[in-house]
Amino acid sequence: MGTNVGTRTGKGHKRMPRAVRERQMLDAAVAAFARHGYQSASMDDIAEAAGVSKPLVYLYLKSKEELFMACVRREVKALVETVREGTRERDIPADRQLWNGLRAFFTHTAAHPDGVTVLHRARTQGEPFAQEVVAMRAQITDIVTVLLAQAAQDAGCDSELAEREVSGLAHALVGAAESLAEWANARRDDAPAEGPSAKETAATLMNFCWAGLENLMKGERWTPSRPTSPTHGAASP
Amino acid sequence: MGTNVGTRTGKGHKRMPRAVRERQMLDAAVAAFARHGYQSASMDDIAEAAGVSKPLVYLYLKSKEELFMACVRREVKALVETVREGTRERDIPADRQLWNGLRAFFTHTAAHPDGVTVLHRARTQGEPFAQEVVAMRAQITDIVTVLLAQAAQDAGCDSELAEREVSGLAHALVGAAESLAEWANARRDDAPAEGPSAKETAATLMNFCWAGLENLMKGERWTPSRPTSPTHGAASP
Amino acid sequence: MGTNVGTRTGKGHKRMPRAVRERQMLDAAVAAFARHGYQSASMDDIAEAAGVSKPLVYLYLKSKEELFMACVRREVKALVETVREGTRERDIPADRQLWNGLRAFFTHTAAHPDGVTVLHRARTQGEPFAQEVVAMRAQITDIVTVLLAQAAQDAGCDSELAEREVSGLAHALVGAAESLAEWANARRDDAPAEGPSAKETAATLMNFCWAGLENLMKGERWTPSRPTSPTHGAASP
Amino acid sequence: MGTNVGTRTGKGHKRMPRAVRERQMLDAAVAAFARHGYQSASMDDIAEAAGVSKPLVYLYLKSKEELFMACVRREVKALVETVREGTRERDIPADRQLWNGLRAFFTHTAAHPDGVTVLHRARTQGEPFAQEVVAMRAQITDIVTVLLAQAAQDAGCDSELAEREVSGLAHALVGAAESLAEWANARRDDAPAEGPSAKETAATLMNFCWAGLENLMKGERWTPSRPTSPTHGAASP
DNA sequence: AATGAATGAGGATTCATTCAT
DNA sequence: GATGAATGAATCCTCATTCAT
Repeated sequence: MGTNVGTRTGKGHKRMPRAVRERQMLDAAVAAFARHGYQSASMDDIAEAAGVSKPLVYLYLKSKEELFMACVRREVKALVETVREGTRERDIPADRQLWNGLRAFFTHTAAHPDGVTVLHRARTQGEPFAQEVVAMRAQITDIVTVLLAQAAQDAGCDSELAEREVSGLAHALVGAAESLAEWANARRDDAPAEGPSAKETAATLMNFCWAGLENLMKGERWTPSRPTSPTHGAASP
Repeated sequence: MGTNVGTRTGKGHKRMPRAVRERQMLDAAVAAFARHGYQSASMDDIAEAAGVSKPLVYLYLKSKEELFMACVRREVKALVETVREGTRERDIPADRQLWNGLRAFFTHTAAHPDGVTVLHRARTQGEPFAQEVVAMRAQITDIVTVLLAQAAQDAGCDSELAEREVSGLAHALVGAAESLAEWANARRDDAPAEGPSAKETAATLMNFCWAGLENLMKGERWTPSRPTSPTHGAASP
Repeated sequence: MGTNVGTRTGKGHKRMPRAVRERQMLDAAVAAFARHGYQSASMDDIAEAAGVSKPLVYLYLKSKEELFMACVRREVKALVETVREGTRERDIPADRQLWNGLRAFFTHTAAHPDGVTVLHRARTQGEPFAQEVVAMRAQITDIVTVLLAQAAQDAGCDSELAEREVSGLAHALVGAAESLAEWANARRDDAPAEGPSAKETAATLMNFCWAGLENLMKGERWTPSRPTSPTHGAASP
Repeated sequence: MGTNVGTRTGKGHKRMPRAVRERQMLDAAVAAFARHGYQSASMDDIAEAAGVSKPLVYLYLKSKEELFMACVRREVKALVETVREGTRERDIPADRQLWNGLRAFFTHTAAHPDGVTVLHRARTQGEPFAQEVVAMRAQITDIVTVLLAQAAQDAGCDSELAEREVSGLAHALVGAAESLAEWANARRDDAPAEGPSAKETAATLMNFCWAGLENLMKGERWTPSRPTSPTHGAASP
């Protein structure tokens, strides 16, 4: 925990174009922030991990705050683009689109666990950062909302599905997805071989929610007052 | 802002039984950790908020780490007990039991936002703390698992529902619940009057998942290979 | 210039009442700021010179800025009080009063060269500090202004001496006094034994200015257009 | 703000003769040192203000210390030359010569406020720099001393005026002049239109001191032991 | 039972200065 | 002649932690 002298992996000022160095710094920073959190990650450690001296980090990224922000923005952008890419196909059934999107999402989160963790941490790090994640969530929620609307239309019964309700559901789904991604990653950390694949995780979530969503589309709701539960699906003639 | 400090009896050298002082400290600490995070909350601030001097905090709680751990344990215990209490009634349909449990859960999270935040933060604070939250999750997941098993039994079709799968679903549900709780609390912070009640939040979650769970109980799964989606539930007679 | 470990004059946390420690710190700070200037004096050095650890300095004095401000204020107060004390006697001729004030001033500046230097430095250290010195100057200038007015009255010819002009002269006198004080102190630093005494310095200044002031009181001015100079005093009957 | 940077020819790799570049750097440096002080002015800022890159500054001026020294020397030279020029006329009365010198002095200080400020700052910046200003003062003091001697001779009464005393008076006068220059410049900064002209400032100083100096030439001194004051000049026949 | 006094260790940030091109 | 890339060394400041009372 004390000295940070000897490690020196091959440093000693290798000249490199600014863009490259900047990427290295962001990589190191994302890793550090993911592992230790915003407060605990030290600029010393980040600089050393990036293979540069601290002043260079400050020269390029201004301050710890801006460095963190740069990380957050990079990861936000990457994740959103991935999901957008995954749901580009528009003329297939909504559930297939959702399925594609979820697979893209879980593939990305599996491939970039540190990035995901950084986004997660950003949410509890005060206005400027949380704001960024809120904006990201809004973007993804929008994508999902469109999908749900399309599903409702496909189902023919766009009757009374209030826009606000759709948005709420979209939130729930996104939240669940984030939650699952974390869970899946944690699993993988504990037992790398055994962790669920992106496909499996996506399937779990689809199974978990699609039937419920469909029912809601049809105007069927679960309420505490219904007599018993396990038969309602068939009981409606 | 939901302060839970106010006990402040007048400070000075007011002699007080250890238990009381300790509670004051934990209250102050939970509030501080919730608001600023583990790293940023300072022992100075906590001591001052608790109305005692720093050395006393150290005398009773040993170190910042142990103080945080004490907070986490207290909040874990409270939350688990609440949920257990909520699902004590055993001879009613499983969905009603789940409904009761969720209501208890969301009521508690609404009443103790700082406690919830602390638990949330603990998850990213390194092994000893994260471990505690994992254990809590396991306890709650167990409760849910039992419920799901009972539901399957009630439905008569306990066919092929692998224990591992049930556990996965329970995890998904718990994750979704946590996610929703956060969302609901955030809402309440932004627009106190308008935030959803615990009942509404619980209903949202039931709507979101119950139909899906039921289908799974019956062995029906969503798969990417099915022809189209919106009609499968009712269309297959 | 580098390590600041070994010196340790007898430190090792001796318990002392806050007031005492605070005074020690201010003493050390005044010395350091005088010797190296605001920017260059390091908190490390000041703390070590005061025989305490840096955190204690911060605990008591908040920041480098506030520490400097505390020094400035202390020295301002001391100097102003000294001058006020020196000119307390009111029913003696104005020149005697001025003489007394100047002696008090030069005695003080000779006894507290560091304090004087700090005040001098404060003037170039940005608004908050310069302001403080400006205020001090105003206080002293006021004292002098009153004296000059009294002198004019004593002389019977209070004719056309505009208030603004008196104030200008007072400024010039105060400026000259400051300048002389510095010069005297510098002398003393170079050749301690030989430096002028406070009395001598005060006499020099009186000689330098009193005749001129007197003439001004009488409405006689030096102007570039007068034919020759050395005889004007007697030549105008 | 009195910028004197504007030369900026377009930056880039504009090849320029060394002398020109050096002048630009010195201009920028003088402005920076005047505004922020030796410690706080950063080489980055100076280089940028000069429109060159930092390494070039180092190539030409070696180090911050030498850069500052170069500034000081340049400003010293300019000021001394100005005063020397102002007092070149030798066969006019001494007071006229002094008057001319003061006018030159105050004109210069009004025209080059940054230079003056740099000299002022140099006095508190440690031996090598302070030394330079002391030397300058000595040169100017010498000029004044010669003038005073001439005045004494003119007055016919070169009786007992010790050389040391003349030197002391010269110092006082130079100090007063510096002080007034600063005061005048500060005035001009606060209310540009209203600040005193160089002529006015010079007149103020002449009024302030000439009568006193004349008396001293004549061997008349102010002493604390004289009975009363306001009438001594004329009353003692 | 409770605290005022004190500190070691480290963290963010900046600066003067130098290579390699 | 001129610079983009890079760094060692300090500086201000904070914090968890402990004595002596």
